[in-house]
Amino acid sequence: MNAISPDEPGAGATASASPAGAPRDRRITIGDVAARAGVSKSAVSFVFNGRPGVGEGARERILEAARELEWRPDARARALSRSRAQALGLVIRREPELLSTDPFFPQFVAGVESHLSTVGYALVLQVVDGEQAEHDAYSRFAHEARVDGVFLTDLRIEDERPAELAALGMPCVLLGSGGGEDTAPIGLDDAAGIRRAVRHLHALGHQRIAHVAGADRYVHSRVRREAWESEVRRLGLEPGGIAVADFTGASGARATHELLDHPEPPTAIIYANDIMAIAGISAAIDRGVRVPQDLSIIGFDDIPLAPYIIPPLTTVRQDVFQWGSACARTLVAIVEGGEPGAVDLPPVEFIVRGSTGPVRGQDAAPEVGE
Amino acid sequence: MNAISPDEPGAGATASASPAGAPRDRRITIGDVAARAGVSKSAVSFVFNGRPGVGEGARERILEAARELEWRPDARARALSRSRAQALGLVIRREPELLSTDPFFPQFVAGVESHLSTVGYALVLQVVDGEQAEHDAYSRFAHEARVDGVFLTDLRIEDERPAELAALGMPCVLLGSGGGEDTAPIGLDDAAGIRRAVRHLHALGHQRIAHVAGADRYVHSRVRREAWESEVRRLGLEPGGIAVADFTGASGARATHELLDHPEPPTAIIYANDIMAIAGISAAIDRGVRVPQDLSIIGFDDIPLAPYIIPPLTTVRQDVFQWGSACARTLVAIVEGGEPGAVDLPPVEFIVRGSTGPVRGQDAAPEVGE
DNA sequence: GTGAAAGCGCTAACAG
DNA sequence: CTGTTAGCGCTTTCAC
Repeated sequence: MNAISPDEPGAGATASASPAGAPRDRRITIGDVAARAGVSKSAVSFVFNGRPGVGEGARERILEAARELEWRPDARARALSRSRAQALGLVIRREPELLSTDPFFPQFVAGVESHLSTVGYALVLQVVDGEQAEHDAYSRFAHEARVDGVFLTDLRIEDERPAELAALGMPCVLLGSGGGEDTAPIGLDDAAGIRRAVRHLHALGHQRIAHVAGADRYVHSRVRREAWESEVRRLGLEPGGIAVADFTGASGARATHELLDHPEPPTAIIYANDIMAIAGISAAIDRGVRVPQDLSIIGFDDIPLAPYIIPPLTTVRQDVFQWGSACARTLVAIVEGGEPGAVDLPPVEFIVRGSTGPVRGQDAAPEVGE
Repeated sequence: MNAISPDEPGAGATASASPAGAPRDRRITIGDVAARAGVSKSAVSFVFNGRPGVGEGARERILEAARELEWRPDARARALSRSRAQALGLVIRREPELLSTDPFFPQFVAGVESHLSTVGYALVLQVVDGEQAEHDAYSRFAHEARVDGVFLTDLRIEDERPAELAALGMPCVLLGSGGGEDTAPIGLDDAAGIRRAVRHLHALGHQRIAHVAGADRYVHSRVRREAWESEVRRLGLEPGGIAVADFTGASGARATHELLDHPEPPTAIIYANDIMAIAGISAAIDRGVRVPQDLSIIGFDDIPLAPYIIPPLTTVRQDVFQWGSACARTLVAIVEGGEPGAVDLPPVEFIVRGSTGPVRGQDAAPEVGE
């Protein structure tokens, strides 16, 4: 708890009153540790880099000296001499409104951290708001050598970033499905989640299943959309309408009205995220359409609020934390020149709550379950 | 699935195709720029650090050479020689559930970035999940000299972190009200928001106004709670009940039931955040209490989903982005040894939506005890 | 004005 | 196995 316990040797407020031979108010260096342990600097370096060549006795003394002096290798000096920043970068580009509701980003970061903290890497963040700014961010990361590798999120159709990063010599992992030729993405299976959703609705007797897609330029939007369409067709139905939105609540509401304005409106809608789905519920109720009696609604993400919506939201859950952790593991392996190793992500889950129900006035199969 | 690695030594995606005369595959350094511009390294350094002593002609040539070579000072080398990491740290400790719904964190980070990107600082993030981990994170930041200063969030009652950071010689800014003696906190006026909420309810005729507070150990929980209590009393009412929760939806629902189980239940509840308020609406409806007819509900944060809840949530909005930006500005000023300068944050806003309404039977029951 | 040289604290060859 | 030595790329005196 208390880092500055007075009985600890060398625990003067600042690193000034070092009990051992650390002369001044100067920063404690590897030299001080070496001196205190009676060895050379390289011996200390070797121990702290986990390489052989130091006797057990010396090793012990070094570790103890370091502990007493509260010394840790200076990340800056280490970075310089190893030409490695020991840091990874994440550039986030999001519209302001989405930033604060999107459950992805915080969870992903937490997952990334869960691995990075075990290997001593730091995560450098950059939040940008436009294409140019995003580009500059990567460029700076590379030219200033601030990070050793980056995570690439929200992959776009015909995304130029992988090629740009390759040109910069910056290793990266791609998040999500799709991607380039030489860079295999690490992603959860969005499509499987959507297919589950479609089948669930089909089992409830729905014939007109619509989809509110996310912004068109994203690969994950397209993946979800295609999964919806192909699964609907596979079940012998026609797509029940599509509307393109942009992941915000406002756009979800608008898309819902659009779909419901149709002469033959859908009896169920699958949204590309929970925010839009929740706004969709609100929009439906506003126009007198009851959920789930008249309209079934399915979201995507399972935000913590989903169970508390009225009606509670049926949705698809992804384990974003694990995803982040897997990406971090892979990226660290890459920048250290090792073998990435296979990543094994947990499957998406489908969470049935109250926003879906049997289709009303079913002219459909009466054998539908659930 | 995995990702690409430029692991071929020297080849692969390493940046090489230098447009101009950069000799080898080697990293471009200040020396290359100096040579190309026909000046000394120090001249280049001076230009890039905005100090006088370089002629206009030389200056031009240097800038152009750097542009052609796509050179930017190496952050690691610069950090080492200036003993400054040119980076700030943010340690986030949050329960997993809260992480993905809390609108604070992403917005704050975006605000911080909006300033840091203009001054060339990086933001280093650390997400931790316990007291010890949090402590270690700060300790590592300091001992490894990875960052020049840190943001301290979620200030706790009797928080030891300010003292610990001072002992580590790590500058910091405190977020939120309260705080220590030598470190002035930068915060939005939570209390004002709560007072507005209380007055709004009072104007609607509510007499029994309850509060669902956040975890007790946080300063901001206490600030909100005290604001609620004092404002209620100032208006001549008795506090209409309090329940302590922990900012999660589940706890908000539980607290709501607790309050409503009372023999004389409140007619309005003010929650310490939106998540709990939304869960509270759900809990109320579940037990047949209508919102806002039987119970008015007010949240705090104005998450983007708030307008899409049924009924739309009345809440308090803070400009967290500006807050982050102001904190960044202050912290940068501090680590650069300058004068922080006064921060001027926009006032909190009170957003009235559908979850609050006149107390029931107000006009029908004029004989309510005085 | 400009250029040479000495670090910043660490790592990693290389001798001893 | 241990100690010495030269960098990593930049900043910053200090002579010229």
